[in-house]
Amino acid sequence: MEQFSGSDSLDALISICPPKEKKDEQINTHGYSEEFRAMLDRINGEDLSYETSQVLEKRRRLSLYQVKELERSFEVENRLEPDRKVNLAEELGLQPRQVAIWFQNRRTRLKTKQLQRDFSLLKDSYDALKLDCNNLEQEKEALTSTLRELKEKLYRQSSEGNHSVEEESLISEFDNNVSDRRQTGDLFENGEKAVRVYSDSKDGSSDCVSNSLADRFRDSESREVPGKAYQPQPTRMEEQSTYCNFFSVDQAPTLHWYFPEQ
DNA sequence: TTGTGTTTTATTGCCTCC
DNA sequence: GGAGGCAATAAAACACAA
Repeated sequence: MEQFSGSDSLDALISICPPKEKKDEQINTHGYSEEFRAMLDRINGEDLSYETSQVLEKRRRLSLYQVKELERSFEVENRLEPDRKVNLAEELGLQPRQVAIWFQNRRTRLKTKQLQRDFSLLKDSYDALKLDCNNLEQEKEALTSTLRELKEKLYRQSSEGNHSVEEESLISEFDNNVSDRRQTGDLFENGEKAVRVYSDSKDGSSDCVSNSLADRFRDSESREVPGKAYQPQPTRMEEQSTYCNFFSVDQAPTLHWYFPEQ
């Protein structure tokens, strides 16, 4: 509980002995019991005619002028030094305790508003991130679907034992697909930061997925493995269940399903 | 007029600082 | 231990729709 002294003592006493709890006692013309009034007399030891008439009034809202002045003072400094409190109280015809309470409540309102603003900013940020995440999920699904189709075609063609010309066709189909999506902003719309794929070329340079894949195809053409026909393993690709696993910068794709001998 | 929700003023209890 | 701050809460005052 706050401790009170001097002119605050009467307010404090009122709070300790609220009039409503004296309903069953003899009530005087001010609405308070004789016992309660006598107690006030004993404590203050002086004429209470003015002070009690102020205190015993019903709660009133502060006037427009009082609120404006308090607001003005609050803007300068939202903490009250004792001297400033007394001066403000005298200036506005209030009890120093009323000024202190007003500042306390005002700080509470300020804090509440600030929290609401912070919450709003965080919510906006969350919504934007969620949207980005959804877009990336859609990109992932589209790319996975494209990849699956290409794998199926490749598997069919390799089963027929003739893949040199068709491979080139598939590479350009894949490249066109990626290129179209890039041009329409459907792919890499976040500046490629989230979907870059590093090639495992010897010089360590990075490249986008289309070029890397094309290089791999071209490498595979020049590669000669005597007595060993190329055997893709399409089912292993499904193990790359998440977008991040497949396209993140932290883990370059191994493409081991293309090159099982790797 | 009245019920209901919101705002403002004030109290209470706990905590920290000096 | 006193002074003052804060969170939670009460209660009066006010706004407003039905």
